[in-house]
Amino acid sequence: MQKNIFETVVQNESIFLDRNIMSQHYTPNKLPFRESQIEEITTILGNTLQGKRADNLFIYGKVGTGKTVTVKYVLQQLEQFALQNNSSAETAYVNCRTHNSKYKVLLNALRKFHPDENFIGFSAAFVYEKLLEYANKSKKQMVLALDEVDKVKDVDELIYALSRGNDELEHGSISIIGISNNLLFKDRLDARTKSSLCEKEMVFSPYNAAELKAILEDRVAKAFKKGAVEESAINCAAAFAAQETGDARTAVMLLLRAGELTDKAGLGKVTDAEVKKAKSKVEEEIIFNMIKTLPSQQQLVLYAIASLTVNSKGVRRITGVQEEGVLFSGEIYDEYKRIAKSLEENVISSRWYRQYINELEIYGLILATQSGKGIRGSTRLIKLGFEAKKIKEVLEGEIFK
DNA sequence: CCTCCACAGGAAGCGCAGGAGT
DNA sequence: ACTCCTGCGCTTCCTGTGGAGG
Repeated sequence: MQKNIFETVVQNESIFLDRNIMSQHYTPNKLPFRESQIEEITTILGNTLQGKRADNLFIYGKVGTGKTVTVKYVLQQLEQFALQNNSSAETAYVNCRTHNSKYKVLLNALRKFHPDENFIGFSAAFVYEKLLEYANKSKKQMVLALDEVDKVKDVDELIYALSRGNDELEHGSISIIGISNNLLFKDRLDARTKSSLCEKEMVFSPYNAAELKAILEDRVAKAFKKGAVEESAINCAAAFAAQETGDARTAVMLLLRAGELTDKAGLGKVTDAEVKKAKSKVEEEIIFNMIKTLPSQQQLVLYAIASLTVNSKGVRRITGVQEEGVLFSGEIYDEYKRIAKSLEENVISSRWYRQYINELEIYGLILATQSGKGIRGSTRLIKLGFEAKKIKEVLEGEIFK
């Protein structure tokens, strides 16, 4: 009898109890190492429960430091408390990456307060008035959390409008929590909006390895079956993430991938080895995505480097030492021109080609050094940052499609 | 020593798309 | 719907650096 193709998937015992807990979108109900921040925000927002306006708050911190979850957690607690105690605090959370203008932000916030009405198509002024009216009539203390505020095109006007709104209100108030992972963003603001938004400020610092470990242990206990993840594997994932960014998201992601690899191989237990494999897999994904999103001309330049390297034309003796895969800037440009012509693509100038080389170096796809003493005057020695064969394969898929 | 080659990278300018202003 | 402006990708031109060779 023919086997159904899904049979193997179901049959294979998984080491996961609940994979969702390792997903990016999961919000844990416990936030270790953020107690002090939670307390601080709680104190600031506490005003709203006494019918007063809370100070505006600006939160800064790198990716994966728990800004969003912490704020969401406090907001949720605030609403719950207000509901139980008949207080007039109400909150709205807006992600400004998708709602990236003053109008869209206001519209989205309004939707939270009037869930069954549709305001699409109304003017910005109307939406703004409606928002104020809601606060005024129901005497609400509103808290608006604006995640990734830096993405809003007209932030100055948005913040200005919201804080000016407070002067017009007889009852109720509006307070803003701005969240950003861009520290330079603050300096881009108009002086007035800056002092308005940053009445209170907070910084979320990256987690260190020990903290990451504790966070991971917490998640693993719920997401995996008992004993399915070795302690050293957790240490390993925590160490990798701490070393790079201190980002909890990548640490969790690393363990998720390691778990998937373990399941696939039917090993039943996640060890260091799987975490290491997962790490190189994740890195590979990042590199491939980077290559795929490169402009096509830049892909051709990279392809020229890869194919020259594969054809082992790059073995050079440099200051006596033989080094593999090192190419001269000039020969790469020649090869690039040849390839571009054969594909009937237009050929970029040598100046812009150099610009591309510099960018590729910044991305870490190639390593480039100034020749210094001994070779061809001043030129650059260029070497691929990763395995030439693989890069060449990926590019062939991209270029010749 | 001078000149030429091979290359790096700054400055200016050009054509274009897309957003802002009216 | 219209123009106007701005930023971006790119070319052209140029100056500078350092080895190779007469």
